[in-house]
Amino acid sequence: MTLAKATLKERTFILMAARTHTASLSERPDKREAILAAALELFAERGFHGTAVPLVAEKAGVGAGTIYRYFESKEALVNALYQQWKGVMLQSILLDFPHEAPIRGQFHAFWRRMFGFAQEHPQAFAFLQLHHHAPYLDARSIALEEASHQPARALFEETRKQQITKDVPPDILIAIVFGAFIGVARAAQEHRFALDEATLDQAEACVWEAIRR
Amino acid sequence: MTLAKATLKERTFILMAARTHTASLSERPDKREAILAAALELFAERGFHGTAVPLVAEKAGVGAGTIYRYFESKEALVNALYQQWKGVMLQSILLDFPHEAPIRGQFHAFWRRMFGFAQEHPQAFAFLQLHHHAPYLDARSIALEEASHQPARALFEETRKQQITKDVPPDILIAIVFGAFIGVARAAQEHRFALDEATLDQAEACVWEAIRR
DNA sequence: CGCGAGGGAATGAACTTTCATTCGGTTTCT
DNA sequence: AGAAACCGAATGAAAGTTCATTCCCTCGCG
Repeated sequence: MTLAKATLKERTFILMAARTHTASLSERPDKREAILAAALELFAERGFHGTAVPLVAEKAGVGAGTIYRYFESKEALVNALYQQWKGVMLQSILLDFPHEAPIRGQFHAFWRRMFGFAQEHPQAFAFLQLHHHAPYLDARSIALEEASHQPARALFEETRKQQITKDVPPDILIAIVFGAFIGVARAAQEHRFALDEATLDQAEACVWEAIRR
Repeated sequence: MTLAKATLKERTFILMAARTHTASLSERPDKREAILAAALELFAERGFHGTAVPLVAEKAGVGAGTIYRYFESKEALVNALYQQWKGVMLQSILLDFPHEAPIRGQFHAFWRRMFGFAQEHPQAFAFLQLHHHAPYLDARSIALEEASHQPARALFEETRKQQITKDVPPDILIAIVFGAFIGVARAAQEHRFALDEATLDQAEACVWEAIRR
C-alpha cells in the first residue's frame, strides 16, 4: 500500500469511492442513513457478533430485508460503517489543519480535534475502538486504518529532525500519544472525570511533556 | 442467574488447585484448565460472541457437554476467565511491590511489571483489553476491574501531595499512564516496533515526563 | 486376587433457540 | 398501471444447552 504519500484530497476521494452499493437510481438515502445509525448504536454497544440484523432493522424502523437492498451482507454493513466513521474522524482532524503553525500549536490542534471527534460522536468513537483490527474488516477498512497513522508519523518524523520532540522513534511517540488520548477519552466516557476545557488542557500539557525534548 | 455462590466456590478451588495435590479423584482440574486455556485463546482472537462453545470444546480436547460440568454457561466461562487473568495481572504487578522505594523507582517497577505481564501472557492481555467493559461481565468481574485502579490512584494521590507529580487529578494521570501503556503494548504486538529494554526505557522516560512535576 | 456392581465424570447426538439471509406479496411512487 | 422499493414471515444453518448413554475408576464380595 502506498497510501503513505496520499494527500488529503486523494484520501477523501478514496473515502467517497467507498459507497459502492449505489444499485438503483431512486435510492432512499434517509433509509440508508437510518440503517447506518442504528447499526452504529448497536455495534458500539454489543459488538458485531452480538448484534442481530433484525434488531438493526427494528431500530432503524425498516424491514429486515430492506437492509439487504442497501448492503450485501452484515459484513458489508460493518465495513461501510467503519469506513464512514474512520473517514469522518480523519477529516475532522485533517481538514484545514494548520500545517504552517508552530509545532506546539499543531499539537494543540491535533489534540483538540481528536477530542472534538470523540465528544461529538461518542458512539462512533466507541465503535471504532471496539472494531479496531477485527477479523471481518476488509482490505479497504484496513487500508484506511493504516492511512490514519500517516499524518501523525509525518509530523513526528519532522519534529524529531528539528529536535523539538525527543530522540525517540516516531512510532513510539505515536503509541504514547494515541494511547493517552484513548485512555483519557475512555475514562471520561466512563465518567471518571468531566472533559471540560481545563481538563483537556491539563491532559494535553502532560502528553506534550511526554514527547517534547 | 444464581452464579454468585457457585462462582465463589469455583474461584476458591482455582486458588487451591494451584498448589495442592489433595484433590479427590472425582475432580479433574486439568480438564478445567484445558477449557480455560482454549477459551482464552479463542476469545482473545475472535471475541465472546464470535466463538462457538463446541469450538472451545474441540480445542480443549473435551466433549461439548463437559464444559457445562465446569461452567454454568458460556457467560460464566468468560467471567471465570476474566477474573482469573485480571487477578493474575494484579498479582504480578502488586506482589512484593517496592512500596518503600523512591517514587521514581516505584514508577519504574509499575511500568516494568505491566509490560512483564503483557509480554508473558500476550493472549491474556489481548483478552482483557477486548473484554474491558463488556455487557456480559458480571458484578464480580466489574468489581475486580474497579479494584485494579485502586493502587495506582493511591500512588498518584500521594505523589501529588508530595508535589512529585503534576498538580492534576490522579484519574487523569492514571488515564494517561494506562492509556500510554496499552498503546505501546498494542503497537508492539502489531509489530510496529520491538519491545526491547531500550524501547521500554525510552517509553517509560516519556511517560514519566508526562506526569512528573 | 479376580470380578462384577456401583457411581460419578465425560460424552456428543439431539433439542431448542436464534441467527443471517431470502423471497413472494404489498405498498409506494411516477 | 407498471415498476421499483419495501416488508416481514419463512428458511436453513448454526448457535448454546441438555441428557440419555458410555466410560472409567473404585470398592466389596466371593
